[in-house]
Amino acid sequence: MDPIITPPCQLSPARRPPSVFTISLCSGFRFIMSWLVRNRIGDTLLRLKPPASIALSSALIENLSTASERLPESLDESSQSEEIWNVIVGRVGDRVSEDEVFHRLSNDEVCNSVNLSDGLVHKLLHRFRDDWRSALGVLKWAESCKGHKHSNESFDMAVDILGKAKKWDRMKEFVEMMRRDKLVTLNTIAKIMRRFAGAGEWEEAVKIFDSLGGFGLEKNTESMNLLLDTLCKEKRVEQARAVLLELKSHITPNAHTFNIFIHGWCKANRVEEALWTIQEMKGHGFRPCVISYTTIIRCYCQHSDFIKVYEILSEMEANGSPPNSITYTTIMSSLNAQKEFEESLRVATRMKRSGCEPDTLFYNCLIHTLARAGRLQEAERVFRVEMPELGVCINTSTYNSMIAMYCHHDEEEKAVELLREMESSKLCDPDVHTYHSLLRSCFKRGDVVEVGRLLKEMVTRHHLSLDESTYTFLIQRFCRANMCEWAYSLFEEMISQDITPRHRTCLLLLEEVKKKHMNESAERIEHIMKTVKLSAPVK
DNA sequence: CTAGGGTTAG
Repeated sequence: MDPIITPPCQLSPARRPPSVFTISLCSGFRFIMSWLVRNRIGDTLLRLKPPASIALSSALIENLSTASERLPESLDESSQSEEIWNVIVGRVGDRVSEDEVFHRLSNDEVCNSVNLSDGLVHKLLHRFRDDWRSALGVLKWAESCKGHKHSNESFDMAVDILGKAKKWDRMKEFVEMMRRDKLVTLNTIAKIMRRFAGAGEWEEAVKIFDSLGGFGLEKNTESMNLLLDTLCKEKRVEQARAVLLELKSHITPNAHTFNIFIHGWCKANRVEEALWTIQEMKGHGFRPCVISYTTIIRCYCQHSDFIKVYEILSEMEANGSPPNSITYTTIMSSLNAQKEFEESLRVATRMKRSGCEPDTLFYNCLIHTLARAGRLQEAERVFRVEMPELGVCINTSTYNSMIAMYCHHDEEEKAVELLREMESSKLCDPDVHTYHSLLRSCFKRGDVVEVGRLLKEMVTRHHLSLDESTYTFLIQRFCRANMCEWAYSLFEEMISQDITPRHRTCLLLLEEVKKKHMNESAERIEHIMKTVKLSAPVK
């Protein structure tokens, strides 16, 4: 019945088939691919609407990973709660009205036998964060379930989802209902403000602040800072300044206030004003802190003005607001972006000498640096010895850095070994980045079968959904490998999930598809390019 | 309500 959910599979290294592109050219593969294209897997998927996490077509994966084996039962972690999740998400369907969602859920036996926890409601709202109709329908249904009382966070999430969709009237209506029930907190206000400002409606954000009293909330330093921070993060530092001047006589700024402005000026690329704010801060009797200086350092880093960076660093070390792990990590990341790995390592040494306590993000950066500097053994030592000894926890990114390092240096077995270690240690789960590195190295070796196997395990075992960058990457690589049928089916799938492709991706695919005289596909791509607003590459 | 990752090539 449900062709999407297939048991995960794994291949023992001994059974690995010959890794060559020629496999893709077997007539069987050709046949399957043309079938996939004919049947528009994307559209089929849209109708089936599985949870987003398992959206990649099972047919595609199944056929990509022909040489796979079944996993032992113990590794199949499909639990009861997961089944319930699948039922609910399946019942919600696809972008029907709020009331329709409510009715579907209310009339479903399984759904009504569920013991709703706050956690499940949160997960559901998160799942439908881009689909406000379904989100509100789910919320309404949850409310009607006996014994369930919404947490504040659930309400706030709903407000945030409506704001994200720019459904301002619905949002205001919803907030009004919350106001009547005295459910509006500063957290709710934060969501409203950030959504307004994010959509360029910063005047509305200011208005909400003005009306705080009506929600039973106070206009104080805390709520003012929230407004100022919102404006600054949206590059409206001038407006923030105007607001501060107006409020100054009623509300006193604190150290946070000044740091918010330092950040705001830096974001607007106006270091002079940021430095001037440091003086102003002193004038108000606040000592600039690590955060103040680190913000400025980051700004100089972005300008590659390392002379100034080291100047401030020395100043900090001398004048009693010593740099911390964040300060050093900021500098190192910036040097890494410039490929100055050796210099970056000197910063790490300087940090250790200063006695500053390293944290996870620092080590992640250090491992990345060592990897890029080609010092694999040192990276291994940091990962295996130094971090555990100092009790610094290892997270997904730490593993990702190590895995990326092995992949980059063609040590595929070690990379996969670490992936398995992640799975068994249960300390952290792999994410899309983990698979990104692994997939890249498969393409590099020309092992498309392994690509299929990894994709399958990614969606079935770890419930990861392909994001924009993964789709873009896969399409690009399949095109380059002269396998644009696969690229095209992924493209269709991407569209069906409302993920907008980049202009460049469309162009590349179009060119490849034309080369192969896939006229229907070419037309469809051209049509999509005309109708969909294409996103520009991220920087 | 104040500061920090990762992909990108032959």
